[in-house]
Amino acid sequence: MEYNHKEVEKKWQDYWEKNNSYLTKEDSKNPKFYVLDMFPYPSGEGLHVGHPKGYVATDIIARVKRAQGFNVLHPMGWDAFGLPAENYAIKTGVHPEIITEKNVSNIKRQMKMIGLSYDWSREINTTDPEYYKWTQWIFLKLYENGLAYKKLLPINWCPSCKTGLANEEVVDGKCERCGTETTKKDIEQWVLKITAYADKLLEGLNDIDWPEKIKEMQKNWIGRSEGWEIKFSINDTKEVSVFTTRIDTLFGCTYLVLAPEHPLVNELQIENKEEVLEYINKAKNKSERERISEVKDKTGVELKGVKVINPINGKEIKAYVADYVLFNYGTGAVMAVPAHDERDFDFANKYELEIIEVIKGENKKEGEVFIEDGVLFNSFDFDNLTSEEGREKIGEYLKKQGKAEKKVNYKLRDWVFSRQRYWGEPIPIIHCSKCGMVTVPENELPLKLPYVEKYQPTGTGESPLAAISDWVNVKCPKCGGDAKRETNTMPQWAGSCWYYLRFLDNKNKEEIFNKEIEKKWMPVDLYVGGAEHAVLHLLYSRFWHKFMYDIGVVSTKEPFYKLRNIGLILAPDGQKMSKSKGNVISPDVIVDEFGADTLRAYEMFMGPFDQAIQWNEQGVKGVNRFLSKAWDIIVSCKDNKTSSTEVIAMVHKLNKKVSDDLSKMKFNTPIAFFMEFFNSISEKKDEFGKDEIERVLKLLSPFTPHLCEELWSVLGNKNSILLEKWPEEDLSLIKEEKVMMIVQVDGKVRERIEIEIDTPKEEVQKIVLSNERLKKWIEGKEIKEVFFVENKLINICVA
RNA sequence: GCCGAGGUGGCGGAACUGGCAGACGCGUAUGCCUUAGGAGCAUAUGCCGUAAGGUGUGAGGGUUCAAAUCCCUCCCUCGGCACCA
Repeated sequence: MEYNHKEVEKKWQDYWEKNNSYLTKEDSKNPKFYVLDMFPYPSGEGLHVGHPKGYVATDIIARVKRAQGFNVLHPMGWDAFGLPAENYAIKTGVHPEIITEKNVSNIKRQMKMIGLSYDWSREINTTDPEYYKWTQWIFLKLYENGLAYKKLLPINWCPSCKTGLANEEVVDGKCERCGTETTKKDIEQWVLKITAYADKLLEGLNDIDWPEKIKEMQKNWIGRSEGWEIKFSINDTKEVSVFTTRIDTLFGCTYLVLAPEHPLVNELQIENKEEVLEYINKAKNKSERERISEVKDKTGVELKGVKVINPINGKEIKAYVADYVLFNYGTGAVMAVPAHDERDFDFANKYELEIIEVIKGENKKEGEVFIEDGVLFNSFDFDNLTSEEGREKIGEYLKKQGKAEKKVNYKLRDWVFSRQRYWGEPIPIIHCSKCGMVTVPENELPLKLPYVEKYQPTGTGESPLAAISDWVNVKCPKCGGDAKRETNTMPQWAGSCWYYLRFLDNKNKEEIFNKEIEKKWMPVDLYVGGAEHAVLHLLYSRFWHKFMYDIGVVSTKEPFYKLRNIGLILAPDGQKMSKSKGNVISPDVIVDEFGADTLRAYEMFMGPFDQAIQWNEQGVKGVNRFLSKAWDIIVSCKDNKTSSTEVIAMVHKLNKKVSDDLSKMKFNTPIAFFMEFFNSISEKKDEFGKDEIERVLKLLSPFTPHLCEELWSVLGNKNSILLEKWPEEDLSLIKEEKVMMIVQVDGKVRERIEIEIDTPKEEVQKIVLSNERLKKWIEGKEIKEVFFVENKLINICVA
């Protein structure tokens, strides 16, 4: 009986489909388990072998949990708005909607081909008006709660995609999507006030089981720092505020620096105004990359004739404009303490500015800047205080005079939320000349994306929607007068901010989802996806979720309780798989040649789940060999009635190891255990009986469901193996009577002996000392000490 | 520079709470089978050594009867952040 993967896999996939085997029951009384994959963008290339790795892992978990009696929710959907479909549409003239549909059906075919156990009745698509209706609804809630506002501000602009971008979408000064260098552009933008949730987003990290790496990335991105805001007087008439975390170094402040964009520069009387304006202009025209690459070389211009007073000692100091000070952090102005800050030190050296040391410490090295905390000196009444005390005392001292205030600053910026592109959710806002901004009434949602012939981005800062006059021109819902629709669309991240919630109740027409259902299923128990979304999707969706929690829409503070990252599958050449490099391996090819079960088992066996590993065709063959070996063995044993006690012990041991490792999200070692098991059982085929065969099949079935279903029926079972309970090992059957004991002399392994289990130390020692082979090492020497670990090891020290 | 993860055979990787390092797979070698093999099966396989034995988990030191595992110093690789005051 040869295993024919094509026939068998088709047979069972049809069976599962016909029997609705993976439907989640809403009325189940069993405890819930929500296991979710990051839903894909339905690209035209379909899946490559890297994509299923995460899907297979969650599929295994879902199958085990079902067998363990959980009511499992395991859905899948499509994150289908975004640039690729739109760009393709521009090139070919085929509407993005049609392309999306085509791509979805291809990827769905691939997912079914791999045997993934999704509940397809819950499928969602972010471009479906019945879905984005609620994305727009959430936007309106954000707007009503003052968390969405429109503002003119210099934003990151991608000249190739012709749209504004969020900070999170600019990587190394380049557009995250297309790699083009971004520029700055002043456009009126919709912005979401994610900064209002900075502290909540930080605190929430303590309550969730996420990889440390992702938590750290989010913490750094939010970048909370505590310090003081201090007012310096300028020219006796004006004031400028600076933010500092090191108010303890205030006596060492020898100049003040304004960012080029600082508005005060225009207001001040400056003797060398022309020179200053020229510098500012040059700084503004620098691209993000130029600015980054010039970090070492700090430039600036003195504001001549401007007098600044250090509030702590009344000392007059100079003022500069320099682009090493960022306008969008803190107050856009900085007090410079060259003795205790590297940047200020570099700048002061270049422009020969005064350097006054005010902090001393043990680690201070000659000729280097001392940036650590230490003890204050040159600081009058505050001398001999520690930095920490100094901060408190100096801060409070200035606070009493109204010159300083405690302040918390964040690196996190508000989320630039509008895109000047076609293929996204329309923002449901109407601009009325009388009433100002008016929301589209909820009962008019969804505000459908109009069908257009031309999707080309305009590059003018307006979206293509602006050209559709019969869509743009509307009556104001408030006053009935002439008004215009907002023509910007939402970014591609909008739909993915809340999709995990719509799976719970995806056909609900009345509300975003039923509250009771939400309470029952949330939070997501296990969320699996790539780490590249650390400060994009994973931050944005936490923000929306926390907002929805605050307005009573959801019942949990966090959306995803446990997160695990997938390690990439690299091409055999060690590079990332990509169409342009021509190194993509399609699952279609692997499944055709070896079958879905081989693909699944190999992807799990490759190595640790969260680690990047190269694809190796030989490895696929190895796993395939193992599966046919397992098939042959079980087929040849199918009529065996009972097992030997030894085989029973082996099977229960296997059971324990597989269960233990799966609970730790380890998938490579269980496969290895199965291989080991079948290697040993091949010599004991006669002792491998029905009950044990069935137990092994139940354990293996989450990994290779088709093969196991088939063998299950070969054994004469009429029902699907999916209905079987996950087996629990019986530890009493594993207990062995004899064990191998390691015998060491002076810590070196010299012999191994078989003894009765639980033999006491004295007896083992007696056996060991009479052992012929060990005499060589012990004879004539004095035994100093004997260490004994029960059932494991005895170490005789003679040295 | 800062943060995070990691460094084990020719390769991917195992190793519980400190207790046989190298499970499992790939590759390689030899043999069998075959008209043939980039198929299948069997055996071997960390390194040095004919062997006894020695040696070995990035480097060096330490703790311990015993260290891949714990501690200290350093090096390297990958990922992220990066003028954030």
